[in-house]
Amino acid sequence: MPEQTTGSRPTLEAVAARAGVSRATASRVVNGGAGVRPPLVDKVRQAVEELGYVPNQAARTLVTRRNGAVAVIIAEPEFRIFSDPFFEQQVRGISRELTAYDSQLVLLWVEGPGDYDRIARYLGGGHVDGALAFSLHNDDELPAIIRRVQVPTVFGGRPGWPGAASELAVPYVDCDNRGGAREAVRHLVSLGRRHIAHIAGPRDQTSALDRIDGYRDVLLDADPELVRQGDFTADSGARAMAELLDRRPDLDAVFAANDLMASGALRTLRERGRRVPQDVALVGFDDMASVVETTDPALTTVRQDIEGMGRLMVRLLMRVLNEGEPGAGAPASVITPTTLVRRASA
Amino acid sequence: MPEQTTGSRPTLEAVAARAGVSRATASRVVNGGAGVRPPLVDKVRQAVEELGYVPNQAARTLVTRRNGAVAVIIAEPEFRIFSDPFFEQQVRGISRELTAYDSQLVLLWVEGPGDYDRIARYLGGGHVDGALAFSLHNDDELPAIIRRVQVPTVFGGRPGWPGAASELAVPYVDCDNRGGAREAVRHLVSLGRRHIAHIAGPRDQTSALDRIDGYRDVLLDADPELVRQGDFTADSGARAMAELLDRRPDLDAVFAANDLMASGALRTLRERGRRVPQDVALVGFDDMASVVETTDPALTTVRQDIEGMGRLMVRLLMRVLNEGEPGAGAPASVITPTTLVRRASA
DNA sequence: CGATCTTCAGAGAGCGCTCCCACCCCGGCC
DNA sequence: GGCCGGGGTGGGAGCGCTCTCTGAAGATCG
Repeated sequence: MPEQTTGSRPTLEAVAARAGVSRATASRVVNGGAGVRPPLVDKVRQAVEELGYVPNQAARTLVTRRNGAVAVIIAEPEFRIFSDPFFEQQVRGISRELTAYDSQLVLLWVEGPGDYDRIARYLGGGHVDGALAFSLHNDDELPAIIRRVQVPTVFGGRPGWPGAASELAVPYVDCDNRGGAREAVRHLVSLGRRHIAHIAGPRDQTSALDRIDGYRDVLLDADPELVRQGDFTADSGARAMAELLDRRPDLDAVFAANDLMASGALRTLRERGRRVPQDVALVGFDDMASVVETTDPALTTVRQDIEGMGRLMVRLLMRVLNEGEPGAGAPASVITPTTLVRRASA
Repeated sequence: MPEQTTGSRPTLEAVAARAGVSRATASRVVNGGAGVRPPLVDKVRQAVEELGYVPNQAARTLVTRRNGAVAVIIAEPEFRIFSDPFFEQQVRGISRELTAYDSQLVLLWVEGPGDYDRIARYLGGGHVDGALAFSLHNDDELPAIIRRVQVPTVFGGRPGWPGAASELAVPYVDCDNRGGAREAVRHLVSLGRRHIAHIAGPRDQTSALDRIDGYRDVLLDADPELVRQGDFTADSGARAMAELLDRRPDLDAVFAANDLMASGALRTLRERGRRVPQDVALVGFDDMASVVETTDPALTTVRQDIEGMGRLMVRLLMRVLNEGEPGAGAPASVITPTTLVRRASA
């Protein structure tokens, strides 16, 4: 490991000496200056300025046991989807909110199963005050690690196994997938559509499952033939659309579980000579700018505030951190609302 | 700032007591165990295991002045290009290499001019051993900050002003843009093409400038009309291609400064009824998988090892950190080779 | 067989900071 | 005018670790 080359930086001791006060007083000023008389405050401030003093974080952490850093854990398959603007936005939200709390973002990138050891060691090493983790699958090792090293954590997206949040005392932030889906389908119903199909996402993602549930909430007796599954990619959407048209040529509306699949469906619909929205109305989910604005017709979709969810994750984590010990159970998870954005496709 | 809720973790003292040795011996074992007799080593190891001991990084940093963390500074406009797989790959390379050095990646996200204060404070606060920064423009404040706080740094991409690296004693890692461009153009020449156009990138990026230079190296007396400028987006490539065809309908080859612009050019060529590669041969730059494999015909392009460049940045930084004081000037920057990948378009 | 050398373990001094506590000084009170 | 109280300040004890230095062994040699 490397050696710090920056020459010796001034210490609090030096500041105190220059200002003609004790180290304790200098410390008080540096940390806000409460309970120190104005003339002294000024003297210390000036000394800090002149010396270019910056507190040594390690020393501070050693005694306060807080280090002003939060880990963001990203598993490789997820990160690959950075091209999916989803993560970019969420991380941006997290980053922004963290600066408000004067905390830093430490990126923990999980490449494979072997990496979990490293992650566990890091999390357990007290390098960070807390952790933010994303959309876990059932078999993920992370929950076990989190329980073991007891690091305060907030999940992004509802974890994929029942009772996870309460069991682990780990809250999560997710958007109202089910409610959003309901709104999308109700909108199609209100348009007078009678045979509304659904292109669902992968079964191991709670967001996809919740969206199916929302669809079913509205269409209690929907023909199972009207639901096909994709994997959130455009191609899978195109394939699913083709199958749907083969099985139920009479369908007059489609709710796709994300925008990418909706764009694929749109392609198929055009190839098959169906006009959108006249013959088939189409609604997506996510309001992903790069997709939604480039389709023709522009896509009606369900918007979720992704950056806001990132910020919320941070705020929730900070609350966990501040409540601390008092036997406080898991703070409630947060479900953010969605809004239907009407464009040309439905 | 938050409070650490994890209960008190075992200290080295506790490990030493349990193993029946002194704190010093326990420390030696934890740090590799050199110079300690095997039976004692085992005893300490066992104690560590039983207690679940993890060294307190803050305490360690306090005395060693090394903290095993490196900042990656990403400015907003660049990060927006996370959708551009370029950054994803580079950050992945950095992340991978850092784990090899047992260092962590701290993401510093610059949102605007005001943020530089925060960055400077952080960098100056000794939170990280060094920093990695990307493709700076002339007016960037970062170099000034780096000089002021004296944090060891490595740039990704050649900085945009002359002598920057040597002035700042900051090395950089870049690919051989000029050589790669030369190879691309030579390839077109070897195909018997006589009127080879170039779609250049923005003038404020050194990579774009170097690629023009490479083009001119080969075609010393190229008609200026054969060079148009884009901004690295597909649309700009399409526009530039249209202008080129208007001005020089006789052109029979195009070298685009990146794959995205090449894909745009391809679109225009098809619209204008030019066959690729029969009528017009086309070469891109970057070998960006998502573009290169989806174009029709598949794109011949110049590959750069982006992940490798990320890793190289880390290795260079580690070298800077380890050399340390001995009046060592800036370590030499590294230019990585490029390779021409022949596909169908040229 | 004693003197010198070589290991290897332990004692102890900090690293730079925060925070508890003792102390001082001054105003207000009896 | 002595006493109490409280705001302000300084002293000093650590936080958990590394690392130098000392010293006790055992190994080697004349």
